[in-house]
Amino acid sequence: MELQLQIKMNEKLFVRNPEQTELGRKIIEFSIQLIHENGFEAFTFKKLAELIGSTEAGIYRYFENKHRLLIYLTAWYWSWLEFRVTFHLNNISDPTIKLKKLIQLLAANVVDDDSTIYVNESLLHQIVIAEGSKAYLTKHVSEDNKDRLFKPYKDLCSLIAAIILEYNPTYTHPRSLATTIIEMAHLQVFFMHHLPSLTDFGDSKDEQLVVDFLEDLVFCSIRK
Amino acid sequence: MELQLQIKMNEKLFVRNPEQTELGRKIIEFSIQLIHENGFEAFTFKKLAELIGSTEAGIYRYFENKHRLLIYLTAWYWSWLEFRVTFHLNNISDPTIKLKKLIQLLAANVVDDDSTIYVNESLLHQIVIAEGSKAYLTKHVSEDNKDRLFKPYKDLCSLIAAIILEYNPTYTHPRSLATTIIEMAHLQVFFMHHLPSLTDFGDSKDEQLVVDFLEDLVFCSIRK
DNA sequence: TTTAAATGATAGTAATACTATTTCATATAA
DNA sequence: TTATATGAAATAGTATTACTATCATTTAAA
Repeated sequence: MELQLQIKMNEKLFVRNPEQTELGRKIIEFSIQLIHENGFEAFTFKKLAELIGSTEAGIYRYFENKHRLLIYLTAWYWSWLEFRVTFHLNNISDPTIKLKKLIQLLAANVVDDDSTIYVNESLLHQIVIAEGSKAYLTKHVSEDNKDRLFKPYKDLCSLIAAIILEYNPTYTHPRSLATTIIEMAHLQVFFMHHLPSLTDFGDSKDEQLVVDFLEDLVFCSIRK
Repeated sequence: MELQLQIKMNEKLFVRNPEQTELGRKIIEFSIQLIHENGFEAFTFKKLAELIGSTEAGIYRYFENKHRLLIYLTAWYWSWLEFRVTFHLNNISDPTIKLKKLIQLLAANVVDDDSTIYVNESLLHQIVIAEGSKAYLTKHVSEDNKDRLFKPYKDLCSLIAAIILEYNPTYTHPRSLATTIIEMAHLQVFFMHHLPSLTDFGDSKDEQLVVDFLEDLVFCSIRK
């Protein structure tokens, strides 16, 4: 069975939908590669254009600027993750198991899953860890938010908050705890790799330790 | 009693020590103002130079580039905060009270404290909330880390971890919990103001609610 | 007072971020 | 079949950014 996963993206994220043309798909595929390699700061449309044999102007036809492209990539990631979470939690009724699986999906390393040819989910996951928060840490968050560019992130947050309330309907901060799980699942992994003394995971580089930490944090907080 | 607080900064953070000259202090004072106003992305040495009546080249004599200046500002902030924490927790023996005061100091709004003339701590606090993580979310974290540029952040993390262990010597993740407190004290405030649906604080814009959330999170996690 | 350090003024470069115009290919309609 | 839209791509440009180099002048320490 071969399925092609298509994620419907907010129209405001792009000038022209990159999924509908060969060039657009190349932009997605190789921007992920380039940003992963050199970081978002060093990433330019010119370098990308050279890599895919197009021109700077060609890429501007798809994305207003590189920041919008970053928002697009992170939005895609959160949508994909929400789908993955929904899929994995399907038919599970015990909220304890749900939360454990969820934390696992958030913090554990992603393997490129071939359900989308031009998106390398593993690289994208690493990009979201290292660059993701730059998507909203700007002077124009509020306008971007009005355009609903962060909806996928919010949807995931709502999903997690709902499971938390399923576990304990009296818990008072389900959304803030949800963002804490999401952000820390990423940040603790980043710290573990680059600033290990800010964590308790030493140089082990084992994502499972982050999972343990988060499970402890979450279940202590929400137990009745 | 009028005291002047002097924070000893890592020599690698600057080319020439900005605290020792009039121009240097102006760079600090007005870079805080400019970054706060327009955000770090829109901030340039040229604009800063114009504002303080100097030249671009003049500023490069103090800081290698604007990213180094950002690291300097955040490092200064963490050092200042560690001092403040140490000061406020002095003579308190009960780790519960210590942790509560600590969370208050981290998440509550800062009032400019006049102990340093050319640093507006209130603005700097807001800069660290919105731009702080850009200091380490780079491709060159590891090299910067080797130069010990993030030591002030780590020191604060150690201090908090120590108090956590004081409260419960058997708690297994004191450092990760410490960074979680620090990061969430900032991020939840940012979300509350700009992406409120990611939190449980609605549009109240009341930092005290973040304090409540963090207290709950921390004490649940570390209770024996 | 001498001497050194700090600053200011000027100029220049390479790269970046973005725009405008033209060219080219293709699809459709007369 | 030919004329005419339409859209993609190439070319060429501009303003700004992020620096570096040089040199004259001011300021301050020895």
